Amino acid sequence: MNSIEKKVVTRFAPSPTGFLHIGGVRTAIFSYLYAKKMGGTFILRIEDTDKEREVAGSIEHIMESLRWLNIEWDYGPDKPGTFGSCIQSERLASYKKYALQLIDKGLAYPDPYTKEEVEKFRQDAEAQKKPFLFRNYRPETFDEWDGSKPLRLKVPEVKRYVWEDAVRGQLEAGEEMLDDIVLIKSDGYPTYNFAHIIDDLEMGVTHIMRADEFIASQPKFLSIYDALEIPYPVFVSLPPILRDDRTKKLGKRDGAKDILDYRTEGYLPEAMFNFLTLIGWNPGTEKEVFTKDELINEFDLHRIQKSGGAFNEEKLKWLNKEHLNSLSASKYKELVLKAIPAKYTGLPSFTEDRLEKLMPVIRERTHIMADVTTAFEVCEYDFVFTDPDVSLDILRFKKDPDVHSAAPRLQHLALLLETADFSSPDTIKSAVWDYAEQEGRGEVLWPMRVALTGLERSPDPFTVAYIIGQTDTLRRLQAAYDKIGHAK
RNA sequence: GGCCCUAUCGUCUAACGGUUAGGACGGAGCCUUCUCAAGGCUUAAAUCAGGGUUCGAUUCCCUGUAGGGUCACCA
Repeated sequence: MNSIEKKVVTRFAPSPTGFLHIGGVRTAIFSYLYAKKMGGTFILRIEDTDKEREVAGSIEHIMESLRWLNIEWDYGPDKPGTFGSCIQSERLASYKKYALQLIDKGLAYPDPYTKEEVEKFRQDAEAQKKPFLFRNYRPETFDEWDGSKPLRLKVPEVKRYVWEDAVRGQLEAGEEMLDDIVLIKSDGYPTYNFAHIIDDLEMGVTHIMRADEFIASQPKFLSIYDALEIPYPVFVSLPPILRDDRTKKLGKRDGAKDILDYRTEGYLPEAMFNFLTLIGWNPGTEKEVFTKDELINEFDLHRIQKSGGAFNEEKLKWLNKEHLNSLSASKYKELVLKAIPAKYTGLPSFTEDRLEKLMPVIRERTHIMADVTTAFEVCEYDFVFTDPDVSLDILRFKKDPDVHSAAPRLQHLALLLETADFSSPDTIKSAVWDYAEQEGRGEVLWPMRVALTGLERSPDPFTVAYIIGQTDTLRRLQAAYDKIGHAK
């Protein structure tokens, strides 16, 4: 075919055997990005031909994961196309149709042996230190296929295959990889090897992006294309995502998490999308923070890496903060509100005004949204809504350990702040600054901040005073002053 | 083991065969500072090894080494 503009069609084809992890999602992202970049179509196909391994609820879980990441599919389990369903178990008729074609051509035949017999062949071959090839046991004449036996391909030609991979360039593999592989299992379901080729054909898939672990099987796939006499799509082998220590591919067994766990932990889908795109691909520029639309625009098959990359959570955290920072004020506030523990929301001090003033403080101290919850839980922000119980020990400024010397300073601060302008942290600062300079900044500001927050470590006193307002500020200064007065 | 693939700072990565091998995360240091953050600046840190080809290899070729993948009625 020599159509000038063949519309790009890509697909992401997970099997419903559980959740989606980092690696799977990255494959989905690349497929999606390329389709969108080329103005093409992206298909979500469910490869549920192994009924043993299937896990109930997986399909919904996979769709939810992709939706979270804002990866939308043009066709999917919930949106069939003119080609029919996107769920393989609902496409059995198609596989049968092409299987019959191959039988007619004499290129497929039922396996006459029992499982045990085949297993014995395999062991014999192994004992002789030779690779097991079913085609060495191929029967002379083929029986009729009644569906009770596995249907095998008769390899059309045993030869060395050479093919193009958009990432690896020219690849080749020898005849030892070619065999009479099973096309349709004895349970009536097709194998991956066969089903994906039929589906890609019927769905018009132009580019197959998948993990590079499939490279080894490529000659088998190509022999099926040849037997069917159909053209090859473009093969795009994606490098693996490795474990942190780079020792092996990240997999479920090595603690690869459900992608939705990252949602629970408070990561932004935009950050995750951005981050995953940058493992195994880069734009060739020094820009690293991207929106989805920018990535669609920049994405390019030729800059996909050959070698595997490790998943580095530290960098994800950083990227998440970058994305957090670019959020609009209203969107940010919405997220923070979800993260604040419920025990605060009923408090009379939980006012719109306080919340609004608190936002920039949280924004500058937060990398992932879970940090907000954590901060409240360890009382880092408790002072915002609750008067602190100030401990005299903390109130004591290191360089002037006599807590009694803080009392007159608190008193003077209260005096200054009584008439101060509370319209911004800066105006509060200017009200007390001269005094602080004169007495010693630490000597004045430390007790002030501690009186307001009860914390050794917190945002600066001016910001705190601004958030809680004049009334509470004065009351807290007074409370601390009183406490010192009672101290021995 | 056979076959296949890969190899630049700790990590993600850049570099038409000619660069002081660049950027980012993380690290260290400094600045800012009442504290903790945030921010700014500075800095350490890499071409797996050995042979070729070439005036010149991170880049091309070979060998070795290391790592990974795959050899199912799993995908």
